[in-house]
Amino acid sequence: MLIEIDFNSEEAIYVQLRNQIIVAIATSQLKNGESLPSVRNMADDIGVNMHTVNKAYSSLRQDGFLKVDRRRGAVVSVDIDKINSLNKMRCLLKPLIASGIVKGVSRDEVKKLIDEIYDDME
Amino acid sequence: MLIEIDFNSEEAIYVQLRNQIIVAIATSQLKNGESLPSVRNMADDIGVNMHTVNKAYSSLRQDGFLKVDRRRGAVVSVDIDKINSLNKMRCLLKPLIASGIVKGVSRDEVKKLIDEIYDDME
DNA sequence: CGACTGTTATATCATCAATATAACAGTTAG
DNA sequence: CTAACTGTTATATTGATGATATAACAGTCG
Repeated sequence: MLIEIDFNSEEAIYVQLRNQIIVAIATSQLKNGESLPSVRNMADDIGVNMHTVNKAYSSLRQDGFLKVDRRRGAVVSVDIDKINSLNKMRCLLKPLIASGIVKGVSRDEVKKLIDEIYDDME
Repeated sequence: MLIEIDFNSEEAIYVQLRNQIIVAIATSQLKNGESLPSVRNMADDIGVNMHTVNKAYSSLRQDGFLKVDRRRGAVVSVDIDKINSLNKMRCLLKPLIASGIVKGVSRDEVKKLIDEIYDDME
């Protein structure tokens, strides 16, 4: 698993890590049942503190992307929760689309963007 | 202009204010050339500090949603910048859609969501 | 037993969100 | 002209959060 952290980004490190793991699951680079590197190994790999990795893993567990097995560590295990996921998307999408409307982005252009991102991942 | 701040939200007050103003512009509740309440009045209205409002207004000015006229205060004045807007959307959409894919949300369901949000606003 | 796993507890430091008080330079109505 | 308003800036404080560091604990496994 290749993780790239941008230390100059305004986005928190644990959020970057979290998002990249989600993308890796979405693109099947990480498959259901697969183990992630231990918090200490991952921390060494990307050059951050153990607790920063732990925070990302805990957040992913909380949101139903992985479970923790005493023997195998953090294991990808997705809880499908489409309704909850759609609700979260709606909340985040609303201000994003409002901004797009104001800036002259059409409905079809957004949909085209959606297609591009889906095509990149699936 | 009706502004509703959720003081229990994890979202920063100035971000809530910012987003609600953008939505108001998108839905034509606020029109180009219209003045916003002064930072002090808005602060009194919604029960927050003047600087919190100033931060929201400054951020909106920085991102090309309004300009400041010494005489008329903060005035809605949108800089159309579609390309930049699309790029920002792409960055924010990627992790959002990745999460959706993992949680079983289909491409068409996202597009349906986009339609709903656009219909609500336009 | 020893090396590993996640987890938890502290502590420190920097940054940021929010508040408060205060002042300054324009603008505008009385 | 004065007084009341506008945005803007400066400074300070408080609380929350991100990231780091060191340390320990309990479970697992070769």
